[in-house]
Amino acid sequence: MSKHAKPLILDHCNHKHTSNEVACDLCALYGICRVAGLESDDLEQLDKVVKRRETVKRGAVLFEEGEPFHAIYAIKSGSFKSSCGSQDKRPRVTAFHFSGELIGLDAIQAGHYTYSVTALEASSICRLEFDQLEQLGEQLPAFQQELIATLSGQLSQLQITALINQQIANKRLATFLLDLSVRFAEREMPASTFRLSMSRSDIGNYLGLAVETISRLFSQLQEQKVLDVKNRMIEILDPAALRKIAL
Amino acid sequence: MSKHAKPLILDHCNHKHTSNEVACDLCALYGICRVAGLESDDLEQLDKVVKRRETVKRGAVLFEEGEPFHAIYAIKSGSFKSSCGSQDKRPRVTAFHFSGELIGLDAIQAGHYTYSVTALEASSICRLEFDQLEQLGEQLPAFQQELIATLSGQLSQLQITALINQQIANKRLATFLLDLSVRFAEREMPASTFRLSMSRSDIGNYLGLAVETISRLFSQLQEQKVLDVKNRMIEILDPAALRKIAL
DNA sequence: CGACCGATTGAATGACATCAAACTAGGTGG
DNA sequence: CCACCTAGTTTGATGTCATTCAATCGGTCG
Repeated sequence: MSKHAKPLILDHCNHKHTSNEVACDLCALYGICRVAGLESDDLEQLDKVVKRRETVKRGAVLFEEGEPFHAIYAIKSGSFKSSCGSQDKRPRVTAFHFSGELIGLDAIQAGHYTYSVTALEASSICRLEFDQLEQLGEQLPAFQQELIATLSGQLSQLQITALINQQIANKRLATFLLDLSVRFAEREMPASTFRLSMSRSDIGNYLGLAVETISRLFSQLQEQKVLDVKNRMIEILDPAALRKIAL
Repeated sequence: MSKHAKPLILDHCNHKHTSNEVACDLCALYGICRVAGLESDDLEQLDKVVKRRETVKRGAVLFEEGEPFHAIYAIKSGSFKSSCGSQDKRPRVTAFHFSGELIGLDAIQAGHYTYSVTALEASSICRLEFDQLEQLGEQLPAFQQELIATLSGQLSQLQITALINQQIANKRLATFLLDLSVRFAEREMPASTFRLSMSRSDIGNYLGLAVETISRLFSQLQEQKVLDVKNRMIEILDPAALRKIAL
């Protein structure tokens, strides 16, 4: 439980570590990997539990809405979008996921995924299969503890982000950009200069705004010298102003 | 794990059961109570774990935003609202809670509550203290299993409801009413005739709409013979039409 | 009965969507 | 290598819908 536990797995992970990948200790699966790895004597064991570092191409689908729950995923590098409601109405983007984040925990209870997950760029993932999940849960209380903590964290995070949808358009976009900035910073990536891996259309869909509105807002923020926007490259010139807009 | 487990706790709970209370087997704490109770030989033991049937008055606060996490609550009867952001901006209603539902799970990870919970009417609750939660977790894997399932369920539920905020106003209200209807039905309460325990202002705040808009929409739905609205009493006259509006 | 809070209704303003069109970047094939 | 093509993006004009401001109504409680 200590935060200063022997970084057993961390080292193991890092021997394959490439520059654009998030380190294991910044990964939401870290607690889980650590617990699983500490229990088993040799590190080879871990590879049987967590399938590590599969690569996926841009546009690849991790799982589809409705598909039975089979695994949870941790993002090692790259980014993904969740979307749902493809049938009668146009699909809606419900979330963006970046390196270090866990996907699929909400399917544990339902038994099936309630949204589809698509890679926004070439990415790599770790995968924890459902049967392994169950086994670990029965054997290790500490593992379940980790799972509970992660779920609880996701729940409170989602509650916060759910609120921005009721705000005025420029607040929504500002909040969105600040959220991205914070998440990049947590991953020890540049927080004020970054590339958007998603289209304006995806952003609009996610924020519940028209593509045109997103475009206009970017132009407006550019005009106000709050942002520097070049295609999908964003530089936050005036973070204070952006925070003021987001309130 | 079987759904047909001996209803040990159910009976125990019911001996104090009053007409407006949700039965134990419809309570989100049920799994937890069942697990905790089955483990201990006598039922007296359960009362040491879960403090049952405290009553609270309308306007009473279970906990305040920012307060350290000390317990999770199950609603036995009545209803509550969650609200947050009281400082610089006007408070926002983030959720409504009805009998059988669990409150506070998202504070496990954060260690403190991120919103305040207020009783909308005279209500009664069961309370599971944090230290008991920890103890149970360490002792009983099945308990953690229950917690994980509940958390996962809450997560996917929240994802769905977060989407309605992007819809057009009458869709939002229709979806809200249908959601209430479903939740009442799950509690074996009348699903098409019910009393709103929250004000129009709370509804508007929750849906991100002005009070006046809510009022107008109610009048409009009344006009269209979809609803019968008398103050806070609602009767759904045409469920199909309401579903069509909600899409 | 009067005061107050919640709810309703109307009119004017404003924000965002929609429609329509031009533009750009990135990729493809000649 | 360039012309072309397409998907993504930007910009303008117009309409719709929800907010805001303002006034009134109704119910509840002292």
